[in-house]
Amino acid sequence: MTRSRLLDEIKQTRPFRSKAAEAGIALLRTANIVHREADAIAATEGISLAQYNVLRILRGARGPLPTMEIAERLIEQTPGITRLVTNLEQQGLVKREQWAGDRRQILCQITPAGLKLLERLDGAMDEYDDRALGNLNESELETLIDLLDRIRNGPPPS
Amino acid sequence: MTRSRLLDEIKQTRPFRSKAAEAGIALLRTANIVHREADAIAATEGISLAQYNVLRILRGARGPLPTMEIAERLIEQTPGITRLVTNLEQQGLVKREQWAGDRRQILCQITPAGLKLLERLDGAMDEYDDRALGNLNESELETLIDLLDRIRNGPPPS
DNA sequence: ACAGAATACTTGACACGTAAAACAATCCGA
DNA sequence: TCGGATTGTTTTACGTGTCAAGTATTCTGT
Repeated sequence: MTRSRLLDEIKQTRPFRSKAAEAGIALLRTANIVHREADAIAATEGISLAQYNVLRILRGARGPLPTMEIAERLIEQTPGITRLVTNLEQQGLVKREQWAGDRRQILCQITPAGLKLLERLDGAMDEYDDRALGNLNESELETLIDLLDRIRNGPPPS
Repeated sequence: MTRSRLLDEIKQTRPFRSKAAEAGIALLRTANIVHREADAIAATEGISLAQYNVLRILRGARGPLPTMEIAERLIEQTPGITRLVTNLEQQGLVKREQWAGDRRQILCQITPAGLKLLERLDGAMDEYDDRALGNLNESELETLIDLLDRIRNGPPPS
């Protein structure tokens, strides 16, 4: 039984209480690093990773989305989104407007400037993904995706 | 080729540009959820997950640690740790003191109250890990740990 | 039709993460 | 040994995430 690399990283001598505990820490720790690095990529264009994600949602939607919809797709609480979109609007990357249908909703839409910024970022982000996960081959990536899916959603539907 | 579950979650129709891109998003998204849920557990004892992690580091160290050491083990910048420890000190969970050896350093140590709080939290946290990762069996957990290790550190040393 | 519940969003307050700049203590080379 | 780098920590400022509370709009049941 070789010693866990994670234990070395955090300089602990006690073993983990369970494989699940170790996996949980490994998950949060790994995501932490990837998040930070991806954030640095987004920063080269003056936005945060959170803002980048909002822009990608809006681009993918191919049309205006109410604030709540963005929140759901990002798994985030609405208050945060409001401010995120406000910032993006001030940078001219997103446009907000009331809609006649349901006047409680505010529709958000990516602007041409926002689309352009995304295009400038796409290459670097793709490259980063390939580099960050470059130690895993295609089949390992599929395994990883499957395991993560099951953590979020439980076992696949039969 | 069955459709990615992740695409459904974020309601996107376009496929991911690569497996690496999908894995990256799956990783951040999964960690996001786990982080939020673990944070809620810690909140039952009035502390944040970040504070919980600091306390665990200090308990595991079995002795005082300088601030920088905590920062390194948490992969975090020092300014954040300073405030984190300041908060913990105000709650009486951590004690800080100057040390004669190198007077730049400030040694941090968990207090008995901090240890007690950790003990109250241990059970719930273990339980949460088991539940959150309960869809994976032991060998799948090992696979996940290995894949995550390799994302952080590159291929294992031969 | 209308009062009360639900929904969509905003605002305020607070913790956290980060970068930049400040400060004190220590180290190191000439 | 003296002055300039380096190290350990704090302060400041800003974006973000969360909760709780507030406002405006829509829905629902009678």
